[in-house]
Amino acid sequence: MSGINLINSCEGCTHGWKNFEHLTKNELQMINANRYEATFKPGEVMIKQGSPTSNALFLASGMAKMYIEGSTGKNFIIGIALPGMLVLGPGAFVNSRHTYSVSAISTVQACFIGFNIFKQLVRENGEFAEGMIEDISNKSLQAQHRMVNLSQKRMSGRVADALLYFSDEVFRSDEYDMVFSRQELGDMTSMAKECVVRILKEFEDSGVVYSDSSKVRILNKEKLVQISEKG
Amino acid sequence: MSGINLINSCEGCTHGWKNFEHLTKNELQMINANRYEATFKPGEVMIKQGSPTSNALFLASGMAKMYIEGSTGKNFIIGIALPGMLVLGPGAFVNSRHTYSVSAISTVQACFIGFNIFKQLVRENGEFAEGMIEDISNKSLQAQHRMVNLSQKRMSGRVADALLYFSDEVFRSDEYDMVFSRQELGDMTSMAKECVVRILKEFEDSGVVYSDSSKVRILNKEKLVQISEKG
DNA sequence: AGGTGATTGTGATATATATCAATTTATACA
DNA sequence: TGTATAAATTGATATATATCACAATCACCT
Repeated sequence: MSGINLINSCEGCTHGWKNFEHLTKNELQMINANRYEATFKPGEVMIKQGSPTSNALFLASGMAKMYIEGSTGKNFIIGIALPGMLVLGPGAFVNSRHTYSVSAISTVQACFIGFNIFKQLVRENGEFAEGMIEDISNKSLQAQHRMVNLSQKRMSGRVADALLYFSDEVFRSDEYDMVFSRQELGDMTSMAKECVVRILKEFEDSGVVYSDSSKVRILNKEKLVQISEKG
Repeated sequence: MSGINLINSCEGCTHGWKNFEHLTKNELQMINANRYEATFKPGEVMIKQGSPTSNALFLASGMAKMYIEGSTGKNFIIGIALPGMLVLGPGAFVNSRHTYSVSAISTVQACFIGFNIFKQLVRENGEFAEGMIEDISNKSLQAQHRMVNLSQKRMSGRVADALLYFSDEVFRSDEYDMVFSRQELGDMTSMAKECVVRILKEFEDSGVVYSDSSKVRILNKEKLVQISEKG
């Protein structure tokens, strides 16, 4: 973490959050004035669950893992944070605490922006408020889907969901680097790492997905979607 | 469902949503003008998953069940809607669709309020917008907790969670009517109805909770919380 | 290049949970 | 009040998933 700002200004930032488009030049400058940058190495914790939500987080580059540390000591991986995303848990507006931890997967260049600014802008700028609501609603919707999927699908369906998540939401490609270990895939799909290995082997045997510990290639997406849907 | 309004006005309504306190007299009158009432009998569907979110729902009296109809045909019960709650899924601000169904448990007197008003008020009234965000965040937070609990706890922990939910959030008492069937308790905890029966019997044998099909009495709350926490 | 530790992979086994079939109990209703 | 229907319960069994123990492979370090 160095204190030097590498990014000149939020104005014209190509990794910006969509909702910043609703801000005036002045408001954007206010954001910019309350922004500080940091660089993280792979594995470093960027946000710790339970800590005060003094800042919202944006990635300028790289990828990060969002995860809940459960009461039993087991982690639950929510997903991957990418540039363009507002990284801010629902706790911010409820109890001012981060509801999950975030740690860098690759080298991450990040911007932290004081959370008070967000509160202020919500009150002052109606379009921004609406965008904020859309963002939170979207995340809530995802959580709801996830909840149902995890509790009603069997292992193969859940692994299929995870692989499709990377393909559709993260890498936008049928072939991608597997940034998670088998253990982490298990933390994402709520299963033991050994079971992840076995299901991936099944997928490979049936020609649906090729995968090794560092790469995934979806060979038959239609069938993978089928597996996801039928549970 | 009769077309006659039994409630005179939102002003001074004692079942009102907390966030309505942030509205001016005029705004409240606007809400009131876009409100219509309906009465539902037990079992009747009040909101159907997938239908357009043309209205938000409030209960003036009674209780309703919120549930997601999963792709496999199984239901997933989210919880119970009560007077004072805004009943509106996260889909409203995302794809304008209800993300879950709602059906009456007891006789329900309900108010429907046009959703467009909410959108308008979010833009025009900053405090209302903030209250809206708090509400959605709260629900998102609950969904997140639920997700982790369902995927990391074993059956007894999940049943304990459900019993504590009724006790702490719904009835605010250690003794309450069980409004759900064993099947519905299963839909809430993601387990088979037979297993619900067995776990409840275990609780009874160990003196933690007495229950029959219509009543629940928590005898040892401390121990029940322990069961919930240890999974 | 070799050693060290972590990750992955595999088979055997244990456990948790679901399903099935049958019986009893409660509930509705004509 | 009896009868039809649904719900709760129970035991036996099947299935899904987790755990354990171990071998193989990979990654990293000096």
